[in-house]
Amino acid sequence: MERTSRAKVGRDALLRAAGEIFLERGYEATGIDAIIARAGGSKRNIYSEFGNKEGLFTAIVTENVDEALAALAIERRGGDDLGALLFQFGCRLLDILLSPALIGIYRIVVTEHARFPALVRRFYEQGPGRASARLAEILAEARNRGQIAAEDCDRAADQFFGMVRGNLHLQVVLGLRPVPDPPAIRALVACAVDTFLDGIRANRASRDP
Amino acid sequence: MERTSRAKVGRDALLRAAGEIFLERGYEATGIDAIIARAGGSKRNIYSEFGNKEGLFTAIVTENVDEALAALAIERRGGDDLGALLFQFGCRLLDILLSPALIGIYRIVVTEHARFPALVRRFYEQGPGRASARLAEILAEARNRGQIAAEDCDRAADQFFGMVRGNLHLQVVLGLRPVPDPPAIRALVACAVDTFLDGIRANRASRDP
DNA sequence: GTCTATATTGCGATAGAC
DNA sequence: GTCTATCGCAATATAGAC
Repeated sequence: MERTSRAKVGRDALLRAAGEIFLERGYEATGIDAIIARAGGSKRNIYSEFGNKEGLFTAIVTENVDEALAALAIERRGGDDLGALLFQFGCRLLDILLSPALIGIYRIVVTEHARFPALVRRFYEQGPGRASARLAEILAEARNRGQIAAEDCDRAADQFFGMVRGNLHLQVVLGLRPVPDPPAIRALVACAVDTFLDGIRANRASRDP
Repeated sequence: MERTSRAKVGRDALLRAAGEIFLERGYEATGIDAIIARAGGSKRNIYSEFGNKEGLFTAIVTENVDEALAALAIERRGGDDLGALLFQFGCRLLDILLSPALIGIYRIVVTEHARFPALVRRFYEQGPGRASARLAEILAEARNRGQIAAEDCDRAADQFFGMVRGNLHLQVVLGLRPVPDPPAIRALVACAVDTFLDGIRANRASRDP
């Protein structure tokens, strides 16, 4: 127990340090020595733990993505208020998407997409793919309750996902602006929920012939 | 005139060839010699035209972005049908966002964001930024006509932009799927327009107390 | 510290425009 | 025929690898 716990701490520290270096320098420019220099430990350890440089890199991406996905779980208290549910989901989603770790992962996955196609696929499917699928489930339940009229919940989930992300995510990825503070995030998500549920058309009463 | 025309042809060929190589290998890994080998011409020419490697790279990004923005101009025939206007705008936008050239530009801008902060800012402001601003103008006009009830047209534009992009753009950027054919694009945009204008809530008549 | 790779520059030669 | 843009090669400089 003592050993595994100590090993786990070492593993996490290594992953964190290696993650930082990969994200700031890119895959190729990162040397194992630089990782050792920041994280401590020995080269021998990296290779017995992760096999090789690619294994280490893969572990960084997959563990960050899995962790992010786990953080997206929402409590379904009551569960009937779709607006509140979407608001909660949207806030979580944006927090995760804009977190330094995921912004870094995003950049490097875009950069290295050709070098690691399998890893990139896993990133997408376990990350945005599953997040969108969860949202689609929430929407499907709402449809079953008669709250929404969406033919295609997957597409609707994609739309909500996109609305929440907007251009903000890109701006942060490009380093053009800092992440907004939580109240601004909440306002943005609340606005997205409104548009998603009711649209922006005026004269609502006259909409139905 | 003949002279400038010949020069322009050469310049365009150079930009195209250099663009391909930069996009497939990245900035640092691309050598001037490799560009010459593909595009023909002489090294000296590149330097007299573009100053240096960075100038060439900058020209590639800015000219592609400017061209893309120009292609986004829409005809305002009639101009009163907001749904049709949004549909047209969304289709153009998606065509551009998913074009090989812009997907490549997107990847490299994300990759090199730290090396060329000024260029990246220009990319964003002249590209997604201006596109979103144009959309906001369209929405503001619609609001002036009483067609929509949006407090913040910039934010609404951002939402529509995001809905259209969805996760599709990311999937293409990551090389996980091919670009859908035009009918699929149109269906997707049409669906986005519907949600954007009217929302997905059921029982529309009972919405207003 | 050397050594290689490559961005950058210099200069005479050339080919097409007027 | 002159003029100018382009070309091809070779020299320089410099940053990073070993």
